[in-house]
Amino acid sequence: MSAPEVPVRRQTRQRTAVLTLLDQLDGFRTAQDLHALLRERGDAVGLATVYRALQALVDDGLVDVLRGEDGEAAYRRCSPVHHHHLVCRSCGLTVEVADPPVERWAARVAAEHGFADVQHQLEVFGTCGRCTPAQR
Amino acid sequence: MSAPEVPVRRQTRQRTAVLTLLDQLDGFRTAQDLHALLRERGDAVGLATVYRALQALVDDGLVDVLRGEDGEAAYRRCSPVHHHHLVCRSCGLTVEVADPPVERWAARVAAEHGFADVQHQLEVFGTCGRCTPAQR
DNA sequence: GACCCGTGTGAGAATGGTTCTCATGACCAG
DNA sequence: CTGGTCATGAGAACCATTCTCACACGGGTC
Repeated sequence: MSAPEVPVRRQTRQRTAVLTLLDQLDGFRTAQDLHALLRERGDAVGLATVYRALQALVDDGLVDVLRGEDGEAAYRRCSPVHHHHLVCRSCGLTVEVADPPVERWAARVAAEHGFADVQHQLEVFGTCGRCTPAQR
Repeated sequence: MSAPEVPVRRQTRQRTAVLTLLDQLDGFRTAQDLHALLRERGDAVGLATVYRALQALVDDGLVDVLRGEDGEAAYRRCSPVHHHHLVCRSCGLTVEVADPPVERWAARVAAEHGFADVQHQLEVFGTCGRCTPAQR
């Protein structure tokens, strides 16, 4: 069919600012958070632009997106290879984890039921070592 | 501590209607969908009530909730035992699947990183056998 | 069966995250 | 330097979900 249509990503102060900020942060942050942080820094960027930049980064595979229980999207700078996340419910600390067994399991189970073109999403939530003592 | 506070779930026409409808449906449906379906049936229920009924059902473990990529919540009548879903992207057909290996994997990986009180969410998406030929 | 109280209901308003609109401004190839 | 294209931003629009509050009703009790 036609070319993959690469829409010529321009480099602007705003997009650089968003990516730079994400590089300096550890856990998942919402777009609203990032917008507020940029404003605090004096590196003001419009809210709509933050959303657009994040979408572009997600499309390029530079950033991962996660939906919280309330449906709000959270973003994080991530490695481009396939992986999953181990997220601390308390402090937001995130560890990237790979898992060949799960990949295989998902593919096998899907095949058994006649499913093709399989994708999966897996996230693990818990309380990290630093936050556990504080609990209770 | 205090009693678990079980808030006396009353049986009303509306709640019965929501649960009955879910029993007759296969895949995940949004609250808006369910509301529209009930109205078509002549079994009209207020939108706010649909949301309240669904929340109660989720709390009771009778219904599972899933967040789509757009953040909209989708609900489905499900068995109360722990399981994951194999969902068809095209027709919404859903299969419940259990997976002891993944449970163990998640627990082990979390422990290795010092995480406690672990939960995980895993969903597999694909195209079911009936929908695959239609694609492309 | 009649009564009561606490809970459920529903219409509409409010909320809040995300996307759209459109006039203006910035990037960059030529 | 210039032009055209894409990006920006303020605010409006959108839409799922939740809140408000007056009223209805379920289901014990007598």
